[in-house]
Amino acid sequence: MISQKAKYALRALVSLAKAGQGKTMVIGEISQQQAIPKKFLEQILLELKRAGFVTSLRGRSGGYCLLRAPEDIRFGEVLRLIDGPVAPLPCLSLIAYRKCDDCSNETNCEVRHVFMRVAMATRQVLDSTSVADALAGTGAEL
Amino acid sequence: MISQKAKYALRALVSLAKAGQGKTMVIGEISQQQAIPKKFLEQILLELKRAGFVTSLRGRSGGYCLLRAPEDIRFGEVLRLIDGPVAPLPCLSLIAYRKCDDCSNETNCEVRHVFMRVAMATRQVLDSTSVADALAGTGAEL
DNA sequence: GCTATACCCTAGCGTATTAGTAGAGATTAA
DNA sequence: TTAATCTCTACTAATACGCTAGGGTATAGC
Repeated sequence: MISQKAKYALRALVSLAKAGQGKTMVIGEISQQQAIPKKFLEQILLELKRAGFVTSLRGRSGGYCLLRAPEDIRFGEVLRLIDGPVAPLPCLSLIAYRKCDDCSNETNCEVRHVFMRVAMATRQVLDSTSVADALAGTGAEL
Repeated sequence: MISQKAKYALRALVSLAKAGQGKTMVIGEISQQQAIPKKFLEQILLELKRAGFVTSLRGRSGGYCLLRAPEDIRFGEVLRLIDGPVAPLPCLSLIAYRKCDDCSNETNCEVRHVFMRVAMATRQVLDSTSVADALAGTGAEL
């Protein structure tokens, strides 16, 4: 299960992409449109900003807008930012590899072999599907 | 990420399958072989027993052994038993569907569409790979 | 029978994570 | 000046995770 926060982040990006590139939305709009608690969304958008997905304008007629093109924002990137590794086991993570304490010889760990295939399958989807694909309902269709 | 407990459960089943069908192992053996805390493993084996994956003999020369054939124990089944739904979103779970609070029209939820594909990809692996496959290093190979 | 060795069962516990809330501050347009 | 906006830090209640503790119950072998 992905976290609620990651889901909110993706929805927020979808909202911004729908608005059109360069168009800004205020937090309140996104929050209402997507039924996301406003103060929580604030934090999420800040994280997305720090990571370079969106940018913001402060003050009276401020708001958020996409910084990167919707075609260039992959679901996998957002998930890794918000939830951390996508991998089902620490010993299979690209961004945060960690040896399993209870695994002596990793190369012939049966469990790892199976989840390696799970990891590849999910990455295949998450790292090839962009926000633009999601809007179009397409993207690396099987 | 799958839980440590689920990983232990799978490893325990792999150990029992390696021992051979009908062969019993005591908790201590499995615990040592797989570096699983013994008391924790007790609980896990008990759950696996209640779910019908293994059976046990009590008393002096007791132990656990597989009840179902290794070919018939899919990774997905074990994961669902120990960790709950395999799906990345509650609204995509087969065993515990729940509508997302923040989702008005599920059928055109962009996020859901993408994760539907993730769900199908992971199920494809988890529900087609058995403990026997894991031991053989094969099983629904791509 | 007795006892040692297994499995069976329930409860609890420390830590971390999740899903937010709260509230003050900084910036800018009108 | 002020009202609307983003920025930042801190806190919190609830839950889950990864165990540990300590009994209880059955059975084989002496």
